[in-house]
Amino acid sequence: MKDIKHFLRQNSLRPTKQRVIIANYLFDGVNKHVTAETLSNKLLKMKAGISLATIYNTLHDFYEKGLLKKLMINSERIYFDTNTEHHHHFYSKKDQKLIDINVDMKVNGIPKPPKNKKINKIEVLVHLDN
Amino acid sequence: MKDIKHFLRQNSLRPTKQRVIIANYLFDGVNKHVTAETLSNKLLKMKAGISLATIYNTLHDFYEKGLLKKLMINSERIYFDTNTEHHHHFYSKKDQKLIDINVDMKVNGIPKPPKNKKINKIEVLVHLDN
DNA sequence: ATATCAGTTTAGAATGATTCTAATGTATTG
DNA sequence: CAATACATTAGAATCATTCTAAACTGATAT
Repeated sequence: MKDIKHFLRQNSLRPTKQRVIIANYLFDGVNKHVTAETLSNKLLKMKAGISLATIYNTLHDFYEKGLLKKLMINSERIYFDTNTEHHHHFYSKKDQKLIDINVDMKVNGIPKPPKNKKINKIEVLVHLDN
Repeated sequence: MKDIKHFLRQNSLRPTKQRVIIANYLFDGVNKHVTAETLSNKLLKMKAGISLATIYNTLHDFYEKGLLKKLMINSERIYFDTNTEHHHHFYSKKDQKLIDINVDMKVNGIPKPPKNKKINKIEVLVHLDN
């Protein structure tokens, strides 16, 4: 991504040093799945010196602006996905790793939702192992 | 369920007072989705006087024996499902409520899993709202 | 029955991810 | 460049869950 500062401003986010570093990493064109922890590790390697609190704040700020998707895969941590298009996932518990499924999948036979409720979105998680 | 003690023994679980109470509630024939918290509240109402630690232990013991399914729906708590058959769910975030989908659903168009991995199970979560 | 002992329960401490607090720093606006 | 609204931060707080280790109880052998 070329002009991260402009990109952040477009999304009503002040382009602070920390946000620029994080956005540059997250939105480099390669879709990623990160947790606060994995992002923190990556930033440590880059010697970015960004506090954990800011990492959490930034992930949530980006999420609020629709730049990230939140994935509830397991109860140990929250995953954020830079691919905000509707899509599904493979998940390997063993490797604690998510893989995007970017092809169209159809779910047939969904029953009627309960009264006064409507379907918001359908999430398919394909569990892998070995 | 008629003979809970026998049922527990069959599953290599000692039928302690606490387990009998919890199993009687969980396996009464009506499928349930519980968290440690909702189960604790229910037991408090019954004045069962079972400690939180035991509730956690028991849920895990039952899970280990395959009597419960674990559902990873959100990162705030772990859901246990008394329906251990393969099935899917509606989920209303607003109501923090899960509803079983017991009809057969087919997911078409699943791509090949990565090398050396095979598909273990497919989980469909239908998010509701309003 | 009763003693024995492995398996259970429990209160309270520990853990670990996340959120909060409130003090300090910084981007933006005029 | 001064004012101020918004951000960052270290460390404390929170909350679900797990751990600890002491007290208890169901099963088994006598």
